[in-house]
Amino acid sequence: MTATEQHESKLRLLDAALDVIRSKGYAATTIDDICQEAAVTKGSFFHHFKSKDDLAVEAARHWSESTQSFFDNAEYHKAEDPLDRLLGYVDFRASILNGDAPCYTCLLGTLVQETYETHPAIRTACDEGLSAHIDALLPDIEAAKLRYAPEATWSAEGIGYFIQSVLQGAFIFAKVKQKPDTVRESLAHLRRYLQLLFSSDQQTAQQQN
Amino acid sequence: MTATEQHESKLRLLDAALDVIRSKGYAATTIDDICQEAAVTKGSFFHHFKSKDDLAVEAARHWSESTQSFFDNAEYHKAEDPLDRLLGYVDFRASILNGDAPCYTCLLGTLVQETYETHPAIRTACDEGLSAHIDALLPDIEAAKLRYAPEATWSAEGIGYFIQSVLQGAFIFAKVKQKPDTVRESLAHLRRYLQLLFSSDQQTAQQQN
DNA sequence: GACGTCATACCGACCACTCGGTATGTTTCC
DNA sequence: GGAAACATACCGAGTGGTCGGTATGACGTC
Repeated sequence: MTATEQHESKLRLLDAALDVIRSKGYAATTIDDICQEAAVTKGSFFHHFKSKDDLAVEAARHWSESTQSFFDNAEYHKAEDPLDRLLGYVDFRASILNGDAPCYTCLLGTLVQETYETHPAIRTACDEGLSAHIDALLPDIEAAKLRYAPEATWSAEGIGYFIQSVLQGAFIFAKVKQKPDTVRESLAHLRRYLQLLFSSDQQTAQQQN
Repeated sequence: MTATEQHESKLRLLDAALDVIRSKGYAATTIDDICQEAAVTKGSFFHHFKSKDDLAVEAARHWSESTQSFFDNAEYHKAEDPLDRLLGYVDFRASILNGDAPCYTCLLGTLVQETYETHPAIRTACDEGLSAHIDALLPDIEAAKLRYAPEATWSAEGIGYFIQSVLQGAFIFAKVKQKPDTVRESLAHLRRYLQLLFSSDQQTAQQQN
């Protein structure tokens, strides 16, 4: 069964979970919270999920699939130049910073903080989701490297992790400050770094590392 | 009463809270957990703290004070050049990535993720701690800017937030991957970016932004 | 009539917090 | 100096509410 043919109640529960967990955290959200948000009864919940932890794992996967198709359909893929596609990704991430933190923030980053030591299955699900998202960036990074910085010593994968780290960390500051301004500013720095990395006139700076 | 003259039991409870919350998250840690870790009774806990939330606020402050003096005493402050001091900070952060994630990870980043919407007092305490840590970096950033990039359009504060975002985000990946390797790699990218920002031969790249 | 999809009442473990106490100082006042 | 009065630190068995999970039955649909 693919994600698209989930039963409607189950889908509503999963979507509700994304919202509630992102705003209250995992441990603090109760099953009743999710049922209320989804307008579904508890009996229905336990018909579709074995346990709260089971929901978390499925919610993480649901999140990954939704965001994957969300980014797949974005415009920035159309650019011919791989560097433009990469910078387009960063710009796109900046452009979707609307509403409150729970709206634009990453479920997996939130979830894993609470569960990495105590809930191995959830940690694994978060790992898979985040890694898949990074993997989707790799072809563009590799292509841009081949074209603009073939001699560079850093790996495409390392760049992918760096990009995601900036995003995840910036989300924390969005929560602290209750506004996305610092996210935008950090993404501007990230964008500048990528431009510098892929501009040919700075190979000298690489030697210092 | 200053922080240094806390009663021993209270100090043990605060230190235990730092450990337990960083490994299990805030909502999932019970007061009994903390008492056991601190080898202190529950009665003693409620003698020193009004509530669990009260502990969280005090733990955040305790964390800020401890880390502040920890960084204050580090060697990198001795460098003459402000840029060296800044890069020294980054290197120092990389050098303390030992043990498991709960050991080197930031309490405030973990705490705020769970509480920013539901516990205003805790969110504020996290904000104050993180802001104070960034403020401590500002003089060096400003001095480095004055010396190496006086024309730059970015602000020192923005750099401070960017540095902390990279760190906080990298910690999330340390938890996902259960090892600090990606943190080190991201810090290497951060270091390279700072070097590029403060090298005189890239003012042209600034105009693209 | 059997299966999938719920709805409702309920259970019991857990957990933040209370409360009546003890033990050990410390101050006050004659 | 010493007794009374008070303060601080601590103890740990409750308690009341919450929450994950269960039991049982109803309703439709094939």
